Amino acid sequence: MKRTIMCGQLNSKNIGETVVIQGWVAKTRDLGGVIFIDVRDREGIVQAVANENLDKDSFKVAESLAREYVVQITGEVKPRSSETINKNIPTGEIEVIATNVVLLNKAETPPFEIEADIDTNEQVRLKYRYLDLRRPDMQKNIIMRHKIAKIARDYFDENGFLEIETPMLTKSTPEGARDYLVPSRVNPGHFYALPQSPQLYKQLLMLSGMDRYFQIVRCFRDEDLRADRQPEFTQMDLEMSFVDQDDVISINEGLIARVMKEVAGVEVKTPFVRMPYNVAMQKYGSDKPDTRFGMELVDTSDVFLGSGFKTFSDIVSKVGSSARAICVKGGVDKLSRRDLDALTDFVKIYGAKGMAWINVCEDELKSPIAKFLTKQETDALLSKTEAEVGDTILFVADKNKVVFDSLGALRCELATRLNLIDKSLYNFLWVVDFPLLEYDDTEKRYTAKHHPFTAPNDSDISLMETNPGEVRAKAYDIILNGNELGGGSLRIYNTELQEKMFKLLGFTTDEAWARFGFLMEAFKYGTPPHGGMAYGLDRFAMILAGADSIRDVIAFPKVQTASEVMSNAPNVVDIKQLEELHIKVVE
RNA sequence: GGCUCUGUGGCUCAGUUGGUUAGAGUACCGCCCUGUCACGGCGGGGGUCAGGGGUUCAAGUCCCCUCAGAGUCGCCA
Repeated sequence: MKRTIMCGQLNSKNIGETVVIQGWVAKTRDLGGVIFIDVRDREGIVQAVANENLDKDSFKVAESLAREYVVQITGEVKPRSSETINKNIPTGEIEVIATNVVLLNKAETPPFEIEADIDTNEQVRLKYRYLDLRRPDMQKNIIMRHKIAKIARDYFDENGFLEIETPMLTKSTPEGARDYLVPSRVNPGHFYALPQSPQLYKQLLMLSGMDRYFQIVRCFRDEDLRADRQPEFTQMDLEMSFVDQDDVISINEGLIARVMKEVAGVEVKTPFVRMPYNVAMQKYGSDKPDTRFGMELVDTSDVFLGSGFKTFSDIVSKVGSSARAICVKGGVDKLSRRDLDALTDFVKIYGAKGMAWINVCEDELKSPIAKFLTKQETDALLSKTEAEVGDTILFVADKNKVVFDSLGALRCELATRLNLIDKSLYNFLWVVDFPLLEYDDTEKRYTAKHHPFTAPNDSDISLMETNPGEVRAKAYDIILNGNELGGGSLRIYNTELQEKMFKLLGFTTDEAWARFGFLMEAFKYGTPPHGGMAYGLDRFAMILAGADSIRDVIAFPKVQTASEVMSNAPNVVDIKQLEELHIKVVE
């Protein structure tokens, strides 16, 4: 007998039908003469009933059932009497009166309950990930992830994109993240790199005339993990020919609107806000601002400049440094002295030396720094920060990077602590006009903010020679609730400009050609203007699932040491394997 | 590489200023029970207190090291 329907699909429309269900025993309630068996599959749970109607052999089987046994139950779908309807489950109006019960497989008692919302340690869940994935909330996440990918494929297909696979064994390019390397057996001493992204291949596909490309593709970066970073992760990657920034943005807004509607049931308004990078930094201290709450940064440098508060006035007199503030509404009551000390420790994580604060009380300002400031100066601070009685103003003064990093993070930390975030909001926005380059103090050279193939703004090209740090790029990131969902750019499509870019990054012509010669060579053969973008599918799924970690939307994720606790990868391999790969073992 | 947190039956936790035989809930096992859905009743088994070392008359508890996991800074073009 074959399965006729999934457990979770049964409802009152099936009343009177004889059905065959197959699944796992979620729970049994054995009352002696009648046994209730909750049978679970991917779609849900339904109650089967073994009672006097059942033949003796089947009843014996029913009595022997335990959690997670695999069963097949044949029976008639019957309505429950009104007093036994279970409103807690979707199938609660009906039950399957068993006429045959078959045990397909026994099971050990699982190490944790196979149900939603368990608080079992993640380490244990990951060790038995195959059981964790049997839990309804994990199944929901994985199904939702599938839906996002499915919608993307449909959407891209409808809009003329071709899904094209690019190689997994590629050439290592030391710019950017650390590569995962794969030794070549056939070429002793040579290594492939697993792709950090299909960047160069998709650009070459544009040159090939594929016009529009997309791929849902695994990417690899050998860097430390975070709650939202795994060493292997999935990009929804796309590239388009003969487009400008508006074209790329609008096609992606269409995709996002569709995903939000069909997966989250949320109508998002397009077009999304576009915020220049500089504005994002000034107002939010971040290039991925969370705009679900206020507490924007305010520049108070001019007030402190020349003031009696030497610590700050010295700092703000330096170029590239500033004193900025955020105003916490009602902070006087909400933040204790102990909280302020904790927040000071918090900003120190980001390199700040300390944090100054002013409590705006009814008749006076309570603050360790007020005594160094004139009335005129404190009035200016209050008016700039729009502080009112009861508010607390928090200040950090340092190099701009430290000020932005610490206050940007502090703003988010306070929003979480003080519960200021409306969780029902989905605030999408584009951050645009990124700088093309940023200066790396340790390497004493410019590095690409986005990547070396990103095109500079036409009007800024002349600055490349004179003031590289000021050059803006045709790059854009899509931000959702303070998370970088994805990003992209228009690309450089002529060899001379690409060479110029590499030069700025400190490559000699020879070095550039050694690494990226195939690309620059290709560019000579008629490259269309093109650009594209890539999303972190895991992050998108994480946010829509309401999860705190991308591990919750990845079937078999890795832990912080980049290992996999279920299979114990990575592992030590046979010396023979290493020898074949020409890798010498040093004892 | 740095900082912070966590580790006690299968799971989730309690365990006081160091002081009898380390407890609870749940899960598990046995018996009973014909309308339960957190079923119920009676009975039962289960602990290298992450590992190692130290202090002490005495360590789950204090100290040191190691291991494992989480968050985060650096890092992530």
